[in-house]
Amino acid sequence: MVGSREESRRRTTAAILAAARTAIAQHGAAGLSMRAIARDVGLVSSAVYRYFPTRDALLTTMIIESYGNLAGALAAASEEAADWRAPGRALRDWARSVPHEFQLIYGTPIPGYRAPPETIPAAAAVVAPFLAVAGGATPAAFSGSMIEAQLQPLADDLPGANPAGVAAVVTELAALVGFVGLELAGHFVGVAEPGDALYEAMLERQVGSLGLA
Amino acid sequence: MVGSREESRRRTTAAILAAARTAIAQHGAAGLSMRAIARDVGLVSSAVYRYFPTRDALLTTMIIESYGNLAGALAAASEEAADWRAPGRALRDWARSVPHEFQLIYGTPIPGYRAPPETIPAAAAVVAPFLAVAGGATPAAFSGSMIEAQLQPLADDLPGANPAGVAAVVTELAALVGFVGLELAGHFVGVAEPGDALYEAMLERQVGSLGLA
DNA sequence: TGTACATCAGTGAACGCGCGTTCACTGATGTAC
DNA sequence: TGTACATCAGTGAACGCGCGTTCACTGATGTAC
Repeated sequence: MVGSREESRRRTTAAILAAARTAIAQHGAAGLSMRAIARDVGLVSSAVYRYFPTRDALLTTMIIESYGNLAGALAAASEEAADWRAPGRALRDWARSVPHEFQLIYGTPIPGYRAPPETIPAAAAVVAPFLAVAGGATPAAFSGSMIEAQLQPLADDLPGANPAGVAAVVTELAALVGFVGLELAGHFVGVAEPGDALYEAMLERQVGSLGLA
Repeated sequence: MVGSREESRRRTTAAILAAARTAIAQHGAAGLSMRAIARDVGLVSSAVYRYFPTRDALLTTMIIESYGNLAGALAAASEEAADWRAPGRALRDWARSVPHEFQLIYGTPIPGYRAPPETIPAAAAVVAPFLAVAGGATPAAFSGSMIEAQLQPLADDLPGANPAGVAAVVTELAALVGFVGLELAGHFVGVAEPGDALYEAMLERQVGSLGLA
């Protein structure tokens, strides 16, 4: 049967990735174990190496996939409403639905792991929906010459964007990531839980700061 | 010699904590190993248990110490200038000087570790300097009834504070933590590195949003 | 001051467990003639 | 269509290493009389 080998490879690869996601949810990315994955999938530990040559290669695939999943969720939300709030809400929703994937890409770096260059475009795809809606903003606080010098080359590559807008988008996205990260880690327990209202207020503040109101 | 036993206990405890800090800098908090610490300090592995009954107890002590170190740095900065920017800058400076301590308290939660209640006041001490300077703000975006209901009890305990101000401070602090966390993780490489100008612009934006200009 | 006793820091062996990666191999699937 | 050969998924054993925690113990330090 032509293609059965190919098909089975696809299935096993998917099973390994699924097992790996379950594993990091329980033991963190640093505790990801090739042997535990093999056990889960029903393979002998060495067989996993037919699919991923090292543990780090498996991590890289997972990271790129997670960036892609998030970017997809954001793009879908942006399509429904050309608004800063739409991808903003989608970011938090996605993070809460797969918290370990969020931590994998935005959490503490994994000791001993160096992200290869392939992860860069995947990471950039997350920023794109936010830049599309606010890259052209000109908020006063970000209009310094230092920032212009740093971000002009990046803004030149984005139609309709300018350095101050890119700078503002980057910091506001960092703000959202910070909020969600602290919320997932339980820092808001006893302070503002659930964080829904606070997050909405933050989005409102951002819309104002970016001059999108 | 009276007190020599006490003194040696203090020294060994400090040596263990110092070795533990070095260890998490290299292998992350999840990889903290009692045996590695023992080796570093020059003890047999079981001896460490005379000082910390479990690995989790050691982690708790480290976490509380790190909150304390950060809170101290922020309070010192706030004393020199009663300004939002002073503790803001001190937060980033501290994080960059001891990145693993920052990740220990604000990074991805350590799998299998549950922070005990003793860590709560230590964590709160970090927020205090920011609340002191901006807890009385009344930014429009945070003046919803939902937020008021959630944060009124907390604001009541803080002289001069109001719910909208507390809400704004919490989200703006989350924004700073988010920025610094992403910067430490290398997410700004090739985008805005060094992040000095961007961080200053963000502080400027915050001062404006909080109505402290 | 001197002696008997209690405290406790540190030892070393052991328990039962985990890991990433390599290697020579078997046997099924796929391909070329 | 049938046969010879190549590919490659999966095996099982091995390498050399790590871990947290418990326990009975030795011997030095500190205390009470």
